[in-house]
Amino acid sequence: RLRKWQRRIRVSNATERNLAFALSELDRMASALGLPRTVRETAAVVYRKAVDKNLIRGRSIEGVAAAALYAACRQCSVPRTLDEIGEVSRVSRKEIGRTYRFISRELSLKLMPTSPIDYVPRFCSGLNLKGEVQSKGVEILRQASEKELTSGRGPTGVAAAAIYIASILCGERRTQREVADVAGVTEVTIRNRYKELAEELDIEIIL
Amino acid sequence: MTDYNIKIENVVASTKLADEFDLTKIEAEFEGAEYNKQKFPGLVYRVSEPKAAFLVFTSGKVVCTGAKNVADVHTVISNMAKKLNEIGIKTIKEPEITVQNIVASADLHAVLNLNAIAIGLGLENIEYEPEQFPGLVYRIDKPKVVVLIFSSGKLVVTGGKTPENCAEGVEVVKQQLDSMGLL
DNA sequence: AACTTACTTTAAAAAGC
DNA sequence: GCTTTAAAAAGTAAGTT
Repeated sequence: RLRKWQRRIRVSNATERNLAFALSELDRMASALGLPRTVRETAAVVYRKAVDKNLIRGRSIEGVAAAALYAACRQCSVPRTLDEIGEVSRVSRKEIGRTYRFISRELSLKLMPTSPIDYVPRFCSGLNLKGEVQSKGVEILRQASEKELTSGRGPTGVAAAAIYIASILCGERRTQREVADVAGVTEVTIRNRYKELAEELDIEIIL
Repeated sequence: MTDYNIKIENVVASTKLADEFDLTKIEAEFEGAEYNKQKFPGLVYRVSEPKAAFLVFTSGKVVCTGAKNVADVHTVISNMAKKLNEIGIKTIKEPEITVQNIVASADLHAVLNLNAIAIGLGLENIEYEPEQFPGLVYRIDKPKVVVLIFSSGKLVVTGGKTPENCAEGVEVVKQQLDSMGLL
């Protein structure tokens, strides 16, 4: 009885210690990525649900925390790529992706793939492009999804290409290199995507 | 008619050719054989006509992969047994060969909207993460197979034990997409 | 910009860490 | 879980020329 009581305290201490560590990890990563408080709170909720469902077994706290943050960003429509989450985590992007799929399924998060549109605000501000370019980029992406030009393509690559085109149409041209850098894709990818978008959406690009 | 161009791309099978093998001896006698016990417990040996790759273990068990059809699996394993005999290694007469997995490709001949399919099949039954991989992963229970669906309409079916399993898997996907008007 | 090579995902067996 | 094998799908990446 006393032994059982002490064991509970011990377990409780360990549980609280782990939760505290996980929450500090979420805070640390969220800060490093400059994420708003609402995203951190959403990530904390996802993490707690994972703990309540014993999904941590056999997985590292850091891995589940990183996956929870990745999921939270998507839920809040301010997505970060697995590479970006991976840069502020000690866990590999492969492990984060695998853990994300696991908790996503177990917690029935039912998240649709990230829309390229959700990357437009962040990428545009990173390129110092104003609202007009953003709107044009979003418009291009809307037409792109209607014409099946986004299926199976990386969301960041498609978003980058749309922004590249929009910047030219609005007379605020950014180079493929500049857009590629903020979007985290290669110039080759932007080239492939923008040519496809321009052709299928009948947009004339005058360089 | 319903030409899905189903093509078997790879067959994986396992069998037991002896009670034990001296992998070091086989490595010395077989040209191109690779055996690094610290790296992997099995000896790797590649053959051609028909093309295939073997993983040979000290237990006498063998894994054959890379064959393009089930008949080739029997042919290459038979050839392997003969080569072992030539080197003075006795092998089991009629080894029981088990096909463990078949990978096949197919084509629905239609451009697909993977986002719509993800919703149609139910987010809880599929995995579609274009950030990591362009294909949508659909796990089927009836024939227990996994189908990778691409926007081009091409498919990859894997996990089946027979060519029939693969064809059934393609049929299931085709009918489901049809019933949802996504094809 | 073209080519080549290579890595992402799926399944399955083998023996051992 | 990992290690090793083979093969396809399509996208993305990296190194050469």
